[in-house]
Amino acid sequence: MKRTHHCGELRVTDIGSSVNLAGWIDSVRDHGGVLFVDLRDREGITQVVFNPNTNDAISQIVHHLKPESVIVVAGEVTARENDAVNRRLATGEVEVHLNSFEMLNVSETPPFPIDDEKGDKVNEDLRLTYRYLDLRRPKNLETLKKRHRASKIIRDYLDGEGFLEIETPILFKSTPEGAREYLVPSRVNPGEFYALAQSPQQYKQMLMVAGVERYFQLARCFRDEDGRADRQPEFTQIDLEMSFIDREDIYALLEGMMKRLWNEILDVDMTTPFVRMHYPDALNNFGSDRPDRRFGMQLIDLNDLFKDSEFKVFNSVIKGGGNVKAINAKGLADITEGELRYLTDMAVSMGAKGLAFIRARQGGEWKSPILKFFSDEEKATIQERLEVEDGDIVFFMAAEWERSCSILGKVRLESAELLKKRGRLEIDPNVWDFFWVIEFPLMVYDDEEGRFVSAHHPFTAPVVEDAHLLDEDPKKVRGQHYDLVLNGMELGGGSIRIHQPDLQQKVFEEVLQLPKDVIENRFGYMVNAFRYGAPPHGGIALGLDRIVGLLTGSASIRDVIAFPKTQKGQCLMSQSPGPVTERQLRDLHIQTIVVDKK
RNA sequence: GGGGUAGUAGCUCAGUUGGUUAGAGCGCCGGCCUGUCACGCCGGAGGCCGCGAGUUCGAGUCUCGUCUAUCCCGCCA
Repeated sequence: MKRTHHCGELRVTDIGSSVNLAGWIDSVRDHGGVLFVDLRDREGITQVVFNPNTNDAISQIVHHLKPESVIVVAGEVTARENDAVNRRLATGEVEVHLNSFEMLNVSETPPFPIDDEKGDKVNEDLRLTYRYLDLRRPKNLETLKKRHRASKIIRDYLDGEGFLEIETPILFKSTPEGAREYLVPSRVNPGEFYALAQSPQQYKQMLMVAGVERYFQLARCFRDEDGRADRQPEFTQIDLEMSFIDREDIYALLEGMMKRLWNEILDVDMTTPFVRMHYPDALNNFGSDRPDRRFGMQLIDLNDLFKDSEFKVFNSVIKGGGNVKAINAKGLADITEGELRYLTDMAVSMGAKGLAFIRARQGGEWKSPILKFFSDEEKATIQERLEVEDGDIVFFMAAEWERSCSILGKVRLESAELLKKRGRLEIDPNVWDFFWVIEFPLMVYDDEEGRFVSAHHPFTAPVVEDAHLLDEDPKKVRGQHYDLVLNGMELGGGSIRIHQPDLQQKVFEEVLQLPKDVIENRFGYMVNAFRYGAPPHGGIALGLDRIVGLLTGSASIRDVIAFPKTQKGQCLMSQSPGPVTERQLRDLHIQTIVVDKK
């Protein structure tokens, strides 16, 4: 008995026809003489009416139907009486009166409710252990469908723009400059290892040298770093690269892609081009390279005010080349001791000496341990610049510029969370604040390494007019790098690449000060390739999981990945990773040592 | 590597100041019921209170450790 329709399909126009439906028993309502089964498949639910008394064979089992069992039914589409119509169901004006049915598979009682509302509350580790049941919930199947649609829109869009979809190797070699990698031992090359690709970066640049001109891939990437709500050990990037272009071409291409995605999936019409924000401004005003601009509370500079202040903690930092900034967490004066301690601990863990604050109580009274150090003029200026009103709390941060910004930026985000919890800050879920962050420094000085390291990666081209500074003052060189940010989340980033072999060699050798043999070993083939007519090129990589997460309103990208891993990188369903046999290890020339934690 | 939160019935949770036999709703099992769609009614079963120590006459409750999940910092060229 094959299905003729799916469970979301039947309408009043089908009344009178004989149909077969197949699916899972969503629920059973047994009234003794009549029995209703909601039959569910991936497209929807249809009510099937059983009359146990009409058939002895059916009546035997019909009172013991187990939810989630798989059945196929044959019956007739019938109109529902007026008061029996279910408006909440797409098929709610009709029902199928059963003629016969076949039990295809009896289900055990599931370990948790297969139900959108109740299922949402179930512990995630249990749902991940039984992910095949969790995915049955309509909401999760809908997410998978949306992800499919997003991928298809992206493919169609890039195809229309002349891109070729090309697969690059996942088994690559180790490039220890970047993220920690998953290593794969080579059986036929004893003692040597592949690394799973963190990104197709080097291969896609080689495709440009090869003359592909426009490449893209929905690329699986692997990073052995600790998890977060928006990070998984394996994830998917929309990876693309183009030849003979500049930054503006990338902006326009990506703006078109985002516009189409948001339009076709959410029916939202977005304005392009997106705003471009300079990295120093992002950090200075929001304390982040991916600011959430959907609420205020910007960072305010107070250097001029405190440079000659009585308050030594502030003026000494300024005299030492540092920076004093503040934010006004509007309406958060009733912060609890516990919350304040949490903010302070967080600031300290990020390198702050402490977290100074002033509470503005009702009636214009200010409370703060540091208030006694401030002159009346200083208080007045603070009040004016930070627009302090009763019920506000102002946080101060004195540290070296970058640090003071980023710590206060984190305090800003946490304060926003506390305000949301109190119902005093609401962010419109329909706001989509896309923008580019540009003008990043090409490299930053790494105190631990004692040398410059690439801010993003060593293939990023310097801004043309800054190139001469590479020798004199590398930290002043801006890179032709760009990040796409949406609602405080980094969707992805890219750059115009270096395509001149000499410049690339110079960056490796003189600026990053990598040893010659390391350069030769890791990047020799790239520099060499650039000697054979490498076109100017650039590209970008975007997190597909994050994009789908935003399109579906998911709290974590785990929700938009069919089989995600836990924070420790495990798949609870298949129990991976797991041990291997001695024989396998021998074949791979691997010995393991279990180190006792103590 | 560090900080926070959580772990009690299959699921979601309650459990007071440490005190008798650890509760509820849903689910499950049995029975009744011909128009439900969170069906209804009657009855029943179901507990290593994450695990291990400790304090105590007595621990779900207090202390320490540990495991798991999660959020964050570090990390993520």
